[in-house]
Amino acid sequence: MVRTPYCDKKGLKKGPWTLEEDEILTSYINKHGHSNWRALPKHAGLLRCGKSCRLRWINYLKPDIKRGNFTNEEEETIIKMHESLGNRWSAIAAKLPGRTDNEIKNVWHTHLKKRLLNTNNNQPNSNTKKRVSKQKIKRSDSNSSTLTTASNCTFSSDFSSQEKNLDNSIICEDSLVTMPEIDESFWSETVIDDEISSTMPSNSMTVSNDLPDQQCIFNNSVENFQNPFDNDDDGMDFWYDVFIKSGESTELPEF
DNA sequence: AAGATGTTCAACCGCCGCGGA
DNA sequence: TTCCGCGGCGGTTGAACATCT
Repeated sequence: MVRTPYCDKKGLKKGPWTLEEDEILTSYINKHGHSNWRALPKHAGLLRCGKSCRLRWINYLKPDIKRGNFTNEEEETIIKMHESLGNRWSAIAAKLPGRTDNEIKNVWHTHLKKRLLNTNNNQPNSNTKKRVSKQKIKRSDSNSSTLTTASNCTFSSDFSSQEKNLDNSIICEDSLVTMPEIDESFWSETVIDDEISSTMPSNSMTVSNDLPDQQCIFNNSVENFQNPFDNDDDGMDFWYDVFIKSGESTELPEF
């Protein structure tokens, strides 16, 4: 028996898939299934190898794929399963319906691994300046507690757990502080303006580079705080001041 | 304004186990 | 028993984009 090579790379396209290719692949699989990946691209009229088609389908086009941010529960599951299984991404993915091994692997490497490292060290990485990525915001679903518009803030500790609302924790002045569940409307970034502030939700805060020194709007009133934008490393001090100002020392206010 | 740097994630690569010939 | 293609898996890469300097 002589079989042709699985993936004859001559003339086959590589790189990102186009919308048209996606439609061709989806349409073909919906009609005929995917019993033979090697033969599929030929029959469907795609200039891709079967492996590439399979990957595209499994990781992106399958109808039951869940897109968007991982929930707390999903991330906790990943962490727990990784503890027992190691890098067996497909086994972990089997426990998370709608999530692919590739996606889980990516989340692990970009968020969870760093988070665990910092947790294990039990101290913030003072060299890490975590930025709030607009790219991330653009790609993500509207999970309620992601930082959405405080993009000018720079924090002196790793903020990834808060950013993903993993355990609602941040590190304030070397203390782990638990954040309450907050609504997206909490975060806003506008020039202070009486008209705007009067329409803000009562539990919201406004900070901006354009604010007068050491002021922000908190619960609809102007409060004096350290301006977080004077100095990168003072960012967390600012938030800590806000929390203290709310009347609690390390416990955060209910927003 | 522009180059440098960091982050994210889709896609590729190479290896492995299984099963058919 | 051996060979080899296929499907599946984990590791890695690189383009795109955001942010910093």
